[in-house]
Amino acid sequence: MSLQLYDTYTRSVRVFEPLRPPEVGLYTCGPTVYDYAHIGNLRTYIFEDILRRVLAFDGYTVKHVMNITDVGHLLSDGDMGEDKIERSARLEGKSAWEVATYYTEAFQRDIARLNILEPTIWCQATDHIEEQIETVRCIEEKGYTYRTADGIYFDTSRLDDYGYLARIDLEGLQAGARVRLGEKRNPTDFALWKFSPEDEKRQMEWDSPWGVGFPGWHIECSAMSAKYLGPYFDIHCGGEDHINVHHPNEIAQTEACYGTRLANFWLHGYFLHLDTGRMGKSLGNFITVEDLVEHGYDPLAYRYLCLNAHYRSPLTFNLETLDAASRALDRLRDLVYGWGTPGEVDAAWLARFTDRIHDDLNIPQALALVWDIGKTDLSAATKKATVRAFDEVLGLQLAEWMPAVVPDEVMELVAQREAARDDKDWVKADELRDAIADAGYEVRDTPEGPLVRKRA
RNA sequence: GGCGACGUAGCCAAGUGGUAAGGCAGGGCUCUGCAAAAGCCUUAUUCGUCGGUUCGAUUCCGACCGUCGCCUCCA
Repeated sequence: MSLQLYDTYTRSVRVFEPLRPPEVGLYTCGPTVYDYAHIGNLRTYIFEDILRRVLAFDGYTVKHVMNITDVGHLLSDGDMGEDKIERSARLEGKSAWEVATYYTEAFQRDIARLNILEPTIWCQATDHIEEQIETVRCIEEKGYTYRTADGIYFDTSRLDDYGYLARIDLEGLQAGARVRLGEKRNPTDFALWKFSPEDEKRQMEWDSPWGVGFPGWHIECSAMSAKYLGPYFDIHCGGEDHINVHHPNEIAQTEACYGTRLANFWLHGYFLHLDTGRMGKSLGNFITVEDLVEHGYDPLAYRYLCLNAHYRSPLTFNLETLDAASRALDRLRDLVYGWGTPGEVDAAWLARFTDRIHDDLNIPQALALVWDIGKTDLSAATKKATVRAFDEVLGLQLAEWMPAVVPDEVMELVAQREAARDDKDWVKADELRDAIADAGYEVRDTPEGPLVRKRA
């Protein structure tokens, strides 16, 4: 089976063919760096990482571009409200630039801890102001813009198929109570360029043909993806929340300027839910990677948890599921470690694995194969090599994992205990096991002798 | 008000028009000085409820109940 992916644009599973093989252009909407990323955000980046690894597994050269939104994301009320970055700067007593740098670095640290591959190209919105102005100018020249008191807006009524990605029903939207028009001509119109408020000096603002201000949130993706991947490329990803607003707007901009629908495939990752509902930065109920580490969890246990569910299904998070994932990962690592030196990959098992990841990234089933192959009577060397190949996609570092080095003083206790056991001095042997446990290790007696492991 | 998703064992979660992956937890056995770990076995006659289509539905259709998301910044 060749790679098939669910495309939100067509609402169907389609065979993936690169536009310009062997290269695949992949654009993934990145973070807005006004706060730490939470593990819900990171679920989407894990999904995108899996996608990227599958493409690489298939032999494609992936050119992966991720933006860093460091300006222009407003707090509320559509195109009104305070800029999130500037707000954090005010609250934290830092400059907007310092805030952006700080949270960008935190994000990069977090994805590294989850073994998410870095994009080929990082691009920051504030490094591409010129490109964004050019894109707005292009849209303006084609006649899709109008000016209001606070900015340059995109007139979505000029596009016949505006919102096709979301199957937006304009009449339905207008019937809704939550839409506020202001000076906008249509509820779906959005800002391309915002003017700085007259009564305050923004930290982040630039000159433009329309006046001093800053770019609207959506324009950076159209401008930067065109710069690095061209106006029509293979795959564009984001969270499910982007299906309704952000991505239709990106498509509208690119369609107006270049006449393309931006990307051949549109993939969206679904949310992580708490028992009480979604996790949101603005809801204040979020958990970070740092929180997990502080509670003694390996970040990869969270990655394992995410791999257990399909990317297009909501995933429920709570401590019980995290503990289950953590335990499963520990067992798996120990199991794979015990297989020793890798031999030859088993072609039949690799083919089964490939079919599953090709089936719209059915990672839960692919992961189940790791457990299944472990129960076969294939040689340990074959299992090890095959699982190592699987892990190119799973990214759980199964084959790399090594037990923690046991300190000499603990090994000394183990030796003393062995001596006591030889003497059948069970009382002393049990005391020594307690001492080993106090040191943070556990000893397992096997036919081959004692095995020492750091206690979980 | 509009659009959409989901509801599968104690928990997380795959999946299929022909009778339910995997993990965690639980139970049993083996092993063991005792343990721990591990291995083996086991755990849903059943997939929210009620109808319909069908030889047959958890899987398709409809209604209903429930949970949730988006429509406003949002992964």
